Amino acid sequence: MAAIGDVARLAGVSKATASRALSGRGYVADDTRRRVEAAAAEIGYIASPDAASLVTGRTKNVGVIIPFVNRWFFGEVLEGIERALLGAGYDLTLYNLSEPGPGRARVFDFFLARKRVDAVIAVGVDLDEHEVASLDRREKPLVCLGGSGGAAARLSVDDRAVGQLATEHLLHLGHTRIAHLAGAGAAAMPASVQGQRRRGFLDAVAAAGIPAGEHAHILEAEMSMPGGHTGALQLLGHPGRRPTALFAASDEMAFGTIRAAERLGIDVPADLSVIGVDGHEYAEMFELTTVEQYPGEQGRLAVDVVLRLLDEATADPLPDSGAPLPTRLVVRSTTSAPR
Amino acid sequence: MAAIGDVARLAGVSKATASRALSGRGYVADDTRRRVEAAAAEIGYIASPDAASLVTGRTKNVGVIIPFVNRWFFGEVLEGIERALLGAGYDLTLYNLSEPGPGRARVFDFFLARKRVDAVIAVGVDLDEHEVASLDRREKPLVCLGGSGGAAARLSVDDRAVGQLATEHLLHLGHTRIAHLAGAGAAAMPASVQGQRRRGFLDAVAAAGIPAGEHAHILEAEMSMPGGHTGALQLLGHPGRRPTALFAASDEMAFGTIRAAERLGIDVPADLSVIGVDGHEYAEMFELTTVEQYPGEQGRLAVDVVLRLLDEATADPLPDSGAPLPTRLVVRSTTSAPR
DNA sequence: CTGAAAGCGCTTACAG
DNA sequence: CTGAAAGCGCTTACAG
Repeated sequence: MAAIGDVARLAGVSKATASRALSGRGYVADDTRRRVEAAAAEIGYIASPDAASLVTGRTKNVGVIIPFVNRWFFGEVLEGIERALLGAGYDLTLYNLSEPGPGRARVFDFFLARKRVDAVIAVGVDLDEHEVASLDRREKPLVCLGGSGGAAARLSVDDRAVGQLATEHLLHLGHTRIAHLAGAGAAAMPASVQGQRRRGFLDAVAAAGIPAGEHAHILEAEMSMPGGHTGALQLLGHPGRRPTALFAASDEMAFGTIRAAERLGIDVPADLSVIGVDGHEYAEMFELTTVEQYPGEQGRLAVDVVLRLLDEATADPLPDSGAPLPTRLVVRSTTSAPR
Repeated sequence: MAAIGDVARLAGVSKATASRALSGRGYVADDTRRRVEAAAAEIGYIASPDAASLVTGRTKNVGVIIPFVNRWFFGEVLEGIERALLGAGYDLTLYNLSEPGPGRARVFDFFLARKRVDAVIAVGVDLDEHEVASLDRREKPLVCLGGSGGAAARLSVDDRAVGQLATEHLLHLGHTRIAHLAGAGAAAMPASVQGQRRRGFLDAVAAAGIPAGEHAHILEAEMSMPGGHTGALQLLGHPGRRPTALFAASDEMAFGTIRAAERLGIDVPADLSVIGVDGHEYAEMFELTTVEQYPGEQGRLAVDVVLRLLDEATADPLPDSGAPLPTRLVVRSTTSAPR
């Protein structure tokens, strides 16, 4: 493995000069710089950020905590983060955090305690007190994308507004019997994504004067296609007051709903309007009306914020902080006026 | 940030002894060890693997190169790798490699040249000569899961056999007009996953005496649900000799096919049998017949191999190398005898 | 503009 | 069983 000493020797300079030439920090004569660069290229030398971190305190590595990799939204965010981080010369260390438990605690108490990352991006995780305290102690910048807990820099869609908008779309179409397929834990965790979307639904139907419960039924299910399928079968298969419109908390749930409707012989949108949330890459194929968000872009933004936080030169930590991330209602063919 | 000197001082020992006590290497009196451990716990000290790597040469970090994060198979593999790596105390640095291009070259020539990882796991990537050479020069263990190129340790499903088995299932049901929805590039890259599955299809129909081309049509499409949807519309919408059975190169393509059939009023399985490959988590919901593989487990296995390669103590590098990874035909409701 | 020296946080022979 | 010393690969004041 080539070390900086090898480059220095080859270029006929000291290690200090070689370091300065390669890093671009400090004065180096143009001619010297070129000689050093040529030498480095010749032996394929790239400085080890691990060794450098010992003296600079910077690892050029960011930790990403994410509960799923295999849900569309999270996968997109992760890809967006990865691209942006690599573009800036940073590595990305992945922590796929699942349910609370020993594995999760170990990420905070062991892995994140190893002084390996310059900062942490937490995607859609609901941090508890102990976790926040543990992160605070590290004195590393923390940026949260969605999720809840912690007082850190937070980027977030206004999920309450999203739920309200989706529901209002159905109301304005003339529907009066509207169901909501909520994410599991929506009622129990009002601050969570699914909790906020549910809140938006309730606000919208209440504003329209529709009595909750009877004409605005809510069922919770896993936020996946099979979760939506199972939940929708439940909601739509029941004889009697069937809703004419359904707001699914995610596009994947909406896809499952559409399949459930087909199976039950319910025509979409003639007999049932369906709207989702996300702007999933399959939404077009399903001709799904949805409230889009842009997870890839969100990931990129989170990296922007982290990088800005890491760059002490910048005084203002967060310019447009507080403003919710963009979303957009995209109307396709799964919603229409009731028959 | 607590350093080992702090622990040593608190425990009243030298840094050398503190290091030995914490790492478990070398002799330390039981009593001393306990004092050091207590001191470390008190101030929340965890050794920095980056600093240690300078002297040990081990970073406790493995790089993972993967072309997608948001395709079910790859997401599962990644989760499996992550869990196994964290279980062994290793970090996972993610490189989401897309098409050949400057970004991809940079991963090999810059990121992987930073001496940051102990080993590399490449998932489903077709390595070219330059990339293999670049990896060889690093002298880091490389294990490949699927994909092609390179002479490294390779774990792989027998994709030709998988394609053959899926096709034979349809043949044995009595089908004689069978189409194959292949992954893009199947014909052009015979060594690729999609190429091998296509080969298996061709072998099976040839063995059954079915003339390729006419009664055994192949169409290539993206290996995703919309890709399968578009491809299947093409294949099934054409008037005239419509196949009675279709082998999709992946479950996601099969899902798209099922939707396309529904849209065209073709009943599955009465008018069209559909089989996929993967064992996707949605396969049950679609009642899809498929050849299952176990990506999460494959990821775990890849980590096993990497860890064994990293552990010089072990003489034999690869015990059961060569044996293909397990797969299994799971028959559900999307395949039946032709009408 | 350049080099010698010190030091980042660790671990590992080497003595004792 | 334990400690003093050297050194891993870098960068950064500090002189010059």
